[in-house]
Amino acid sequence: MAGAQGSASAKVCRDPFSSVPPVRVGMKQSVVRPPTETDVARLAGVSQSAVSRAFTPGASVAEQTRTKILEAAQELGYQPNLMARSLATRRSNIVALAISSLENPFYAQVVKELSHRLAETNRHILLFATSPEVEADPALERVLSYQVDALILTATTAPFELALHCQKAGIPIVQINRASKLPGISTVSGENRRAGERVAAFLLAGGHKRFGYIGGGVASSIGKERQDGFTEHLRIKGVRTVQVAFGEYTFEGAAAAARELLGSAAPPDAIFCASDYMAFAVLDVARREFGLNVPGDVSVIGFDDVPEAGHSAYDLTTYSQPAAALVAEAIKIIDIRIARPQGRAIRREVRGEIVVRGSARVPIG
Amino acid sequence: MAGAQGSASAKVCRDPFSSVPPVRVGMKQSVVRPPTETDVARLAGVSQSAVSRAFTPGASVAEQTRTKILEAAQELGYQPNLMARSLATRRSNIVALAISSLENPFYAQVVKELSHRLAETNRHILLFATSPEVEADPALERVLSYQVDALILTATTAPFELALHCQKAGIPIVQINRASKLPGISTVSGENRRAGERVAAFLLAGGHKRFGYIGGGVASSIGKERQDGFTEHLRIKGVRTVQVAFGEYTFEGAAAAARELLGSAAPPDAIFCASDYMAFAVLDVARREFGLNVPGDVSVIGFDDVPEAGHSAYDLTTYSQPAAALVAEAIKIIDIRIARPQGRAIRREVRGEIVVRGSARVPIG
DNA sequence: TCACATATTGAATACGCATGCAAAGGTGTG
DNA sequence: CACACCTTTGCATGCGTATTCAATATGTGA
Repeated sequence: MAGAQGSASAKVCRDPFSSVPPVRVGMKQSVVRPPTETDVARLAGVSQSAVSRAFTPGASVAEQTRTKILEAAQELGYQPNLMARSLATRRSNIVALAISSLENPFYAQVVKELSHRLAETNRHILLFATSPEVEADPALERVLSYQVDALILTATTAPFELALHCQKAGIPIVQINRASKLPGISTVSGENRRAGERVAAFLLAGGHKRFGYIGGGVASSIGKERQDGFTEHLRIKGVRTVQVAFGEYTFEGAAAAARELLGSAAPPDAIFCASDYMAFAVLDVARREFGLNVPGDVSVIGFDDVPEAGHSAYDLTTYSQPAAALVAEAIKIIDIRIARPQGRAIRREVRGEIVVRGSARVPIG
Repeated sequence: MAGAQGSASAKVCRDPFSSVPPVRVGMKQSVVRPPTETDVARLAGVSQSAVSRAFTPGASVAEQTRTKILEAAQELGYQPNLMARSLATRRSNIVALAISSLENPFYAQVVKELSHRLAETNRHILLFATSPEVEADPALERVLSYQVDALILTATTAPFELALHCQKAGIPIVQINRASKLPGISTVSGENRRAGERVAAFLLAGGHKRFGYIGGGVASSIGKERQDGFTEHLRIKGVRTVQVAFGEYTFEGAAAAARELLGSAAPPDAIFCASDYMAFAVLDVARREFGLNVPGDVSVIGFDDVPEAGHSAYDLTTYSQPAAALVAEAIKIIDIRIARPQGRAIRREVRGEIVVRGSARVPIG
């Protein structure tokens, strides 16, 4: 609807001084094809291959001819055609990035970080914003067509078919923040199990009695680890039951989950959420819909430590999962796997810690 | 080298029960090159050109041979090599997207929307997450190398050089939410001036007396329009002064700007922010650092209407700027310009409206 | 049945770059 | 001075697909 409204009423903004006709009209300046290595070669008086070598680090060119070539290239405004280069070298310097929850600030951070880190080695990102509902995005299947050097998935998992194809083609796959049972798929994540344990300990020390957990999807393997760490530590300490609900990693889903938990007969006085983004929804529901005081009536702890968690509107106590470190590991893994495509999958965990803010009662003493 | 190293120093990860040798050793399952049209042609008993035509919509192929070819392709798992295709057709089906403030949920929305809309026509996004400080990102200059079909900029502006190159090469540029004086650059934005006017009217009707405006950058043309609409409407209604500060469209910047305004001798009782994201910072500062009641002591109005504005932690009154509509217009423009590369720049405005929530006093009656 | 328009097909080539190979030039050693 | 050796260069070819052109097959009407 918004789209229809927008396009229907869009008005073209004309120059107010319309009596003066724009000079450019009629010049037509037809579209010019960009210069090629052959053009540069002609100008520099060398062969095309020489030009290619001048732009290939480590190739054999005399310093003198190289500068001559670079000058000619400069003069023509030459830029290597990466499509042609990719075709010849079978490497595109493009990394495909599939992501499902861009609205979650944590993943926005990941994307940003990835873009910067990859740019340092002259690589770029082909972005696939998949829908969380759709497991196997048809667009993703086309990844192979682009001859990407690697595939990074965040907040999604690679469908079996894709994983198989990539393995055959020697394209490394790394999943950030999603586990995988498939062979050949590397993963990077925060310390999920340990996070669950430490949050449980923190909340116990804070004197909480009834515990809730709001996870992502029932099938979320990563979330499962957090949940297991959380509930098992509690059980060891004598807590029998943990109320569990799932928010599908969405804001609305988490809000519904919060309503379920907080509206129950014996509502929890401590809730651990599988992501900060969901924790925000829980805070909203607890305060506005249930009129609860946080952390007086209920403590809420998140996971990720996104920048917003530090904003005073939320002031969320959380377990950190540093995006920069995750990304750094992911890129390291990619480079290893590119060097040895037939190697085996690599799994890494990045350390985090409890970041104490104001949304959970603090252990006394 | 990698291979040599691999065989020399690669250690086989042994099972602790090492009496059983790992099955996979020696199988080496070497990386296989993906099938090409020639492979498909051979299997189907036709020529390579026939295969190409089978995959080219509108090409001349007998229905019978086409199905034969498609079956062969299916069997081999053939996927067209888009690099090669791009080289031959000079079209990549790739759109470059440069964006500077991915942490701002509004732009995250734009990216997501763009990705979905472009995927509908089989196009993909090459992402450049530029730094807001750097006007001319060196990575961006390399856009031309990728033979992208178009360039979309959001929250950034194209440096002069790039704009020139793109114009010569016939690559359309569209800026979302940034004006441009450069010829040949199309733009899409919300109704900035009108938004400023209507917000001013709304606040006046709410009985506010002292007005503040927190803009993005001093040089932000788009922000300037909002500011002008705001201040001019106020002046017409007899308000002489508007306190102005700039937050550079960042959270921290906006927080500093809020401190400046709220800490002044006669602090405003109404603040209009050039983006929701900055408004969130203002709310934080007003409530926590100044202990102010919103909207009792001070009203805050944002711009964009991002999803978070509706969350009760903020409950922000704002002027909407529908991301979906902006994106739809941007793509329309791109398609027009791709069809006629030597045409002139197109400027569009997408309608918005005041979204009344709880962060500003409402006009009575 | 024949001339002719149409539909299909394959051979050949172009797209822009990388690279193996051999030729040419230069250096140093014996 | 002959030789081996290294550096620099150009030629030729390949990467996988699109497309032109000519050739063939098919169908139409008279």
